[in-house]
Amino acid sequence: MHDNPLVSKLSGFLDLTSCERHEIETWCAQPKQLNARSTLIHEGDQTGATCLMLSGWAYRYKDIRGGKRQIVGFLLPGDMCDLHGFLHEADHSIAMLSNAEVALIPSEALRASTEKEPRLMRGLWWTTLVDAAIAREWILNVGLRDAAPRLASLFCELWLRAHRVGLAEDGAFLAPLTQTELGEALGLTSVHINRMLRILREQRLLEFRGKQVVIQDLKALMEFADYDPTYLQLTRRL
Amino acid sequence: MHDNPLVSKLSGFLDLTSCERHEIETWCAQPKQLNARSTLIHEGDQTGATCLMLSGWAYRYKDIRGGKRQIVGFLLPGDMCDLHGFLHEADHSIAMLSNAEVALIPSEALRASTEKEPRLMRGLWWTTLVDAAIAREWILNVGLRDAAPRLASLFCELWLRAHRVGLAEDGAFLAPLTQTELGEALGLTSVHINRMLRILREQRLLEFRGKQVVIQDLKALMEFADYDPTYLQLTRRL
DNA sequence: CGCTGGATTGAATCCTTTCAAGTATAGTGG
DNA sequence: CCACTATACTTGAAAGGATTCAATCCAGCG
Repeated sequence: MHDNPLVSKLSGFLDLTSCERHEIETWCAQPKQLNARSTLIHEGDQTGATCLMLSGWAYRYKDIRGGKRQIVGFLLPGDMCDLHGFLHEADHSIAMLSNAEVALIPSEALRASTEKEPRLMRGLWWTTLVDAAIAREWILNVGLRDAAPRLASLFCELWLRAHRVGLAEDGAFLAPLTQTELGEALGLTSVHINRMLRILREQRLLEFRGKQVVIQDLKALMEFADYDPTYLQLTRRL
Repeated sequence: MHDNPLVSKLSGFLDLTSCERHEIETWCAQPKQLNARSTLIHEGDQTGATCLMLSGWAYRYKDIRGGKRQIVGFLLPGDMCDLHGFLHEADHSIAMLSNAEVALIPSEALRASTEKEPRLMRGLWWTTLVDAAIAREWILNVGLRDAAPRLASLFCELWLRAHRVGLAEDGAFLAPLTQTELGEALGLTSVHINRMLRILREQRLLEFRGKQVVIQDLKALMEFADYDPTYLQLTRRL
């Protein structure tokens, strides 16, 4: 496991040359420090940079008329905040869930690096494909699972993703989320999240208290949620 | 507008050189003919090829325990069926909604072309970003819109996407979908879709009869749905 | 020590589903 | 040309899961 989280994530897809690693490390030389709850990108922004999470958690969200909003994804270390600079206008906002370090990669630097190192471009493209696959799994989750398995499913994903970047030991990890945010991510109210958490607790599947997630029985939780992690592409190709 | 739908789609992002266009046209030389309802990719498949829709409509779906399934996206001409061959195992299935022509691009050919033409790789990467953005919008749609605006929202998207590839005139286009499939895409039952279609019809927003969609008042429909098309990245970047 | 944001619980309401039945439409074969 | 069948669409009534509204509890913090 390399100390740069993007490098370790990409190694699930290909082996980076030292040259390619060097490009990534150059991007990360001067990370920006962000506080919990600060917003990095606002819907509608035209940013000239792509960002990469180095530490901390963040989330993507979209606002809607009437003050409601939907969280459409979580960002963990190694995830790209997004490839705006590529897109002409941000279609969603990004905010921090915890204090975080973020590398800001100017569009031009990204373009230069990736045209110089096509394998690196393929690798980043691959991460975008995985991001899309995660989003599709969320559609399924919100679209047709009942509240309790829906919530269980999200925790399965978060555990696996946190585990991949070395942030989860056994069944325990820190998820800097409130019940309201869980609701906003799952299309449920915080009241209902609270009730579903009680059910998972009573079934001895999972505890979530004070940001600390303890999965007591991962196998049973995945069974309960009817969860299939294929979409995360965690196993090494080849 | 070029006759190859991927070429015209990519021209929303960059101007292709004749060389780049040639690569795409080579991929499309011998399209496969598929019948409505046939399945192109099954969840779990390990395909060595990426596919590209040349004509017809298709959809991506995921099965779940209990015989239910969720449609997680529609594919129109110019859309890539997916970049499996890149991913080691398909996390969802793809089936045709109508008779269709699909170009199958062997992974090695795709790799060779894109490493030879980095701008083309950037272009395809961009389409993946748009696909991810569409999936995120679906999360919002299913997660927090009520049934009627949710349905309206989907029709707005389909109209814009069909229009982009020259398949929609004025407010009318052909959407080869059943009410059951609309329900599977939106996380609703076909019974409820039926009732919501009646509401849209009564409000003089949209008619959907026999696969034919007639949007009577697009502006009002978008307003009704609280729809914002930014995520489709339809306007030319620079 | 009072304040604030988050968590918890109860009760009534509501949107969507489920179950059920009936209608329409298209394709098939006699 | 018309039964016959299959699939899709339509509508009603009852049931159910999640929301809404409201109140209380709790921990961290200035």
